[in-house]
Amino acid sequence: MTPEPEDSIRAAGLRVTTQRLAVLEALTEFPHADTDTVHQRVRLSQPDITLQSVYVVLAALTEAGLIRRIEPAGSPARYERRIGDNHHHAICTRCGAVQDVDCAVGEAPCLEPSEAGGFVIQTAEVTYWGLCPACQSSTR
Amino acid sequence: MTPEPEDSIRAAGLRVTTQRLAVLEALTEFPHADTDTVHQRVRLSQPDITLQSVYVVLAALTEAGLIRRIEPAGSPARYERRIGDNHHHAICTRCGAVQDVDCAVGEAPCLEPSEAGGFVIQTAEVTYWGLCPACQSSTR
DNA sequence: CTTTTTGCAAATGATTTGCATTAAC
DNA sequence: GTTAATGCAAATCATTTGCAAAAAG
Repeated sequence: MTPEPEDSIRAAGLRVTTQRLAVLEALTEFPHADTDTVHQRVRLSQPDITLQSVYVVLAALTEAGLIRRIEPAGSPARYERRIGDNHHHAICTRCGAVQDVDCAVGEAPCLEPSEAGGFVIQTAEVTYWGLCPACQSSTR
Repeated sequence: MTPEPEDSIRAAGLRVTTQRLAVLEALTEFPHADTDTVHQRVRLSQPDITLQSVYVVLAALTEAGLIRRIEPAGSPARYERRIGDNHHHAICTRCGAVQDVDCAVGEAPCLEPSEAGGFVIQTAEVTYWGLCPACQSSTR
């Protein structure tokens, strides 16, 4: 169960603002939304908010660990509220759609690279590239 | 054994130019170099080449499948000549250094996501985030 | 000679930053 | 009242594009 946005913001030591609440709400409604999408959604309740403010809010929430930033190669960053669990993403090479994918191999073995050339590994990220259902059926 | 740059360029159906040769050479010397690094290296032999030309050459070589583009979240794209084999990358969260990592789990199970919500998967990419040896020992 | 590449400058797109104003605590 | 967050405009950074000039085949 996702905790109340307001509580999680406060718990992260941040002030609760209407903008931050609205952004979290937008991400609940549109998981994997990019900044523009969040902006459009937030404008429904706050018509005057600027795109830059959305950027700043998203950065603050990401910094605080309340949301996760996904950076698909070659397209704008996206954000999601589902964090902490080990899940990965399938990204459509044609339309950029993002789909959550639970780690295929049981207890997340991908997350334990025996040894990586002296690196101390903190996290691992798996991205699957392919075609989403919609793009499979479209001709071009 | 890596084939001669000139041959592989020709084999890809591209014209062989001194710029392309120099870029491939730079990537041999600096695997995982970003565009700026390639530019600087190439300038040793071709002082007047512009950064934009390096961009265009890198794009052409990537398109032709001669090199691979890596896009670490939050930092400029990098390129490598090692392609075709299934290897992944460890990226230093502090300095951005990239290290090749062979798939930890034998025959690359990460590359076969049973089912990904209707997606037809073409490729998979694993990125490990952590600290490189140098950054581990540095204080801040 | 024909077609592809390069060189250059200008354009684009995403994102960040500085600073005065405003809202949260 | 203090301190942190927002709004706004301008700046930055990576990358792409259009077009004339040069090089490859």
